[in-house]
Amino acid sequence: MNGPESMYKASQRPEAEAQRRTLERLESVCRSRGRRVTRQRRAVLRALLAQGGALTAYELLERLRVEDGHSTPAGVYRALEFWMAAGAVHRLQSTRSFILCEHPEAPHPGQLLICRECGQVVETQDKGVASAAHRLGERLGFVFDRHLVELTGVCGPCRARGRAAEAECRHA
Amino acid sequence: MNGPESMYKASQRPEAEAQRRTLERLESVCRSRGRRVTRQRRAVLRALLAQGGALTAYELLERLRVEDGHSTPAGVYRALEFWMAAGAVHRLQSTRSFILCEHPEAPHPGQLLICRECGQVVETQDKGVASAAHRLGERLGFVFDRHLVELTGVCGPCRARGRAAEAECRHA
DNA sequence: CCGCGAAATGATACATTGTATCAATCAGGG
DNA sequence: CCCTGATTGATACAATGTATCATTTCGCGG
Repeated sequence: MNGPESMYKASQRPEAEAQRRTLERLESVCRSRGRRVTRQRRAVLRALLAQGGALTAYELLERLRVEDGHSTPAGVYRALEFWMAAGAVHRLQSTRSFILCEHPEAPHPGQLLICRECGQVVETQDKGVASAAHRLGERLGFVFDRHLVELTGVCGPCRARGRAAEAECRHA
Repeated sequence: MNGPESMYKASQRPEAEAQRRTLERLESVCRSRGRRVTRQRRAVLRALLAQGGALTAYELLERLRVEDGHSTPAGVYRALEFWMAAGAVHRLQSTRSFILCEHPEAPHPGQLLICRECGQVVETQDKGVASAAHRLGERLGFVFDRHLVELTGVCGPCRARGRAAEAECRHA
């Protein structure tokens, strides 16, 4: 979780670099399929990247309107749908929001782990869950083409914080 | 899947009996927690039971209005929320709809298998999926209290129908 | 370079889904 | 009976998502 970037202490430099590369990668995937990368679509991607987490369509809309006053819901949804089709964005059904895909090259059925405290979302491609789902389908005669797996709870750091606060309480 | 009831050939008799028992069971669970079983709540439960599958809140509303002209969205959602809290109804995020729980006594994290052809929804309590999810959480430090697992695809009968239609096509 | 056709956008209106609020009513215990 | 909390009614509204159609842009073949 903490590598060489810890020396930068929340500075934006290396993240910015990584973000630029992420953008490049997503855009090239898109172009290679003969689809256009437009200003609007890039704006949606950048907003999600900048957020570093999930945003609802209308939160996204607000941010786009800072730069482009005549963004519309339809436009935002079109861009989101576009990137979802490309596998670059996922929709979180639990929170009606959207988030950048962290594994855009791997089209496996994935899982989204959501911390209700800090809002963090971790995307995984767990073989165990995927294959258990597949086996379950086989047993019951189903063939799935869409896996919606969203696990909501509390992440490690937030649990630790919670326990600390609790202890605090007892001492007071 | 097919037991003694096949001799009735889609007659309503035994289902009606089973439904009555299901209602009783759900209502008693509810009463045992000191909550009231009211006309409105019972109506919602009965509509879902009669449907034998998923309904959106507004589809439900239409049906309730047949009997009670002044049902409102708020009322429907209140009843749904009530039964969801009791574990008797699940929300399908994939389709924004609601369905009776088939295992109201088992509070395990469950899965919903959805056939996109016929709309059938099968609810399971698969240990394999649940424990894979749990292990995944452990590996990443998460403790989950909400499992949203909806697997969408095509069920066995519908696949068979699909293949038959395809063959038909080739012969034409 | 031009112009064609597909892709994408703009603009508007609308559809669907879900909530907030607050007064009125109901159900059961003391 | 009256008190209290649960429930409903009624209304308005908030949040989320789509349909439509005219217009613009883009990439490409000529």
